[in-house]
Amino acid sequence: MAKELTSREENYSKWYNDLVAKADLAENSAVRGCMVIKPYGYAIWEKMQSILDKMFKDTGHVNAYFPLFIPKSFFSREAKHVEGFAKECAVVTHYRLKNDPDGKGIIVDEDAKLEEELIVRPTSETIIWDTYKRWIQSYRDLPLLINQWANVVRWEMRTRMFLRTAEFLWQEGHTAHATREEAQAEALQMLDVYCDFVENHLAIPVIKGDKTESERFAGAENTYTFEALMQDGKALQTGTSHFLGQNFAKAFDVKFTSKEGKEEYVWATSWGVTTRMIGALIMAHSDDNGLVLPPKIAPIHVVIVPIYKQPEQLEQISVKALEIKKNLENKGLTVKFDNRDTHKPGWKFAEHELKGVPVRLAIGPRDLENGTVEVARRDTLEKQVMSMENIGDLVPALLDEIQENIFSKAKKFRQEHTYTIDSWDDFKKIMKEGGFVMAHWDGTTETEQKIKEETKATIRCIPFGSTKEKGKCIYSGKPSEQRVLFAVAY
RNA sequence: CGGGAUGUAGCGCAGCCCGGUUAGCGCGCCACGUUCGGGACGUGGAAGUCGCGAGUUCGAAUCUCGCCAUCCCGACCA
Repeated sequence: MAKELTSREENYSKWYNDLVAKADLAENSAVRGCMVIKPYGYAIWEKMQSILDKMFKDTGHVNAYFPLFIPKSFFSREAKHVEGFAKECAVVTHYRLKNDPDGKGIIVDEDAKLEEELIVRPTSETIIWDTYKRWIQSYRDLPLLINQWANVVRWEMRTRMFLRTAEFLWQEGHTAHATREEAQAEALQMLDVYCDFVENHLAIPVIKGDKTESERFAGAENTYTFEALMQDGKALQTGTSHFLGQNFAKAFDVKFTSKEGKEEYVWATSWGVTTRMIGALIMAHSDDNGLVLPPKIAPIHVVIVPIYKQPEQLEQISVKALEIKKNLENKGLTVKFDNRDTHKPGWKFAEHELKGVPVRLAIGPRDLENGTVEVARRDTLEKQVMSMENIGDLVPALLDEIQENIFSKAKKFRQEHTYTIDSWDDFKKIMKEGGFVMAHWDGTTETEQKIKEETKATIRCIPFGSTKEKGKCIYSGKPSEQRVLFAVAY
C-alpha cells in the first residue's frame, strides 16, 4: 500500500522522510534545499507561532519587521559574526533580467549590477543594530524589546526537511538594555519561555545549559541552548538564546546616555526558534503508524468518523456527530467531522492516525442504538466505548491525559538513554548506540574537537544547576569541575 | 564541496548490460455497480517531452559527453 511507512527500526531516516511526506507536512521544491510547507505542516507552525507570540507579548515584547536584504558592508562590522555566516550566504548582485539576445530564454542584465551587493539575511542582527542606532539615544529608550517573524536563508550543503533547509521560517527576538545584568536576565528569561513552550506544549523534555565556546553563536558573548533527545538517540538543538554583550552595540555604535549623563554602549540579546521544532516534534513522539501530536499543538484535536451503509444512516449519525462537534467546539477544541463519502472508515482511521490526530470518535448504527461512541486515542492506539452522554466532558479530560502521557513517555525515554560515563571505552560505545552522556571534560576546545573527531559526539551544553563534582576528563584525564552533556547531534 | 547510488504515468518500480513496431507492472486517479465497525471488490477507462541538453546511429529509455535534481556516507550548520 502506498501509504505504508518504513518502520523506525528498519531505517529511521527513511521513516522520517516518509512520515513528512505521507502526513502531508511538506515536500521538496524545485529549488535545491528549499521545501514547500503544505497546509497541514503549516497549520502546526501556525499553532506554534500563536502560542509563542502570546508568550513573547506577555513578557513585554512587540513585533516588527526588518528587511530580507542586508547591505554587504553591514556584515563585516562584527568580525566573528561575518566569520560565522560568510560561508552560507546567498548574495544579490543584480536587479534586472533581460531577454537573451542570442536566443531564447532570459539572462542577467550585466548593466544592472548593484553598487553594493545585498546579502539575503541568514539572521538579522546587523540590519537591526544599524536601525537601533537611530532609535536609541537615552536610557528612556530602553529596554527595546522587539521580535520578528521571518524567513532566513542559510545556504546549507546537505538539507533535511524541517531539520535543515536552505530557507527556513523562524522568529528572532532582538533586545537592547541599559545594563549587562538586565540583558543577561532577558536572555535567560527567553530561554525559560522556550523551554516552557517546548515541554508543556510540544511535550518534549529538554536540558538547558550554556554552549561551549566552539558552539557559541557568531558574535555572542554567551549562548544558552536547550537540547532534546530524539528517538534514534541523537540530540536536537531546539532553540537558542544569546547574550550578545556589547559586541553589536560597539560594531554599530549604539550608545545611550544614562541617568547619570554618561554615554554608554547598549547591552544586547537575541533569541530564536525555527521550523526545526516541527522536526523535533516528529522525531520525539511519532511511531510506525505515523505522527503522534500532543493535543496542545495538534491542528485538529478530534476527528469524528461516521460508519454507515445507507445515506439515511449517515443522516442520522450526522445529527449526533454535529451535536458532539458543537459541544466540543464550545470547550475550545478543534473538531473535524469526516463525512467524506469517498473513503471508507478503515481508510479514514489510517489516514488520521498518520496525521496524528489525538482523538478519534467513531459513530455507527450500533452506537445510535446504544447511545455510545467508540473513542480511540492516538498515543496508545487504545479504543474504548463510551456513553454519548458525557462525551463532552470525557474528551477534554482524555486530551489532557494524552498530553501528559506523551510527555512522560518522552521523559522516560530520555531517562533510559541518559548515561553517566567515566570510561572512554563506554563513552565510545554509547555514542555509537545513541543517547545523552554526562561526562567530565577538561574545558578545552582541543579536547572537544578530538572527541568530535573520534566519536562524532559534541558537547550539547554545560547543563544549568548541575552539581559541581570533581573528576577527570573522559578524554584527556585532566581535572574537571563538572560533568557536561555529550551527544551525537542533528 | 569530496565519495557512492538513483532519476521511466501522481507514487513505487521493471525494461537499459546486448539500440529495432503501439514502453510495461503494482498502487493511485476517473466512470459504473456491489460494498462500508481497521487502508474493499469487479468491470471498463484516462494518464509518459523515459530528469534536461548535446552527440553517435537509418533508428536511442537503452551507447557517449555535459548539466540538473534527489537519496546515502563525510566536512558545516538552527
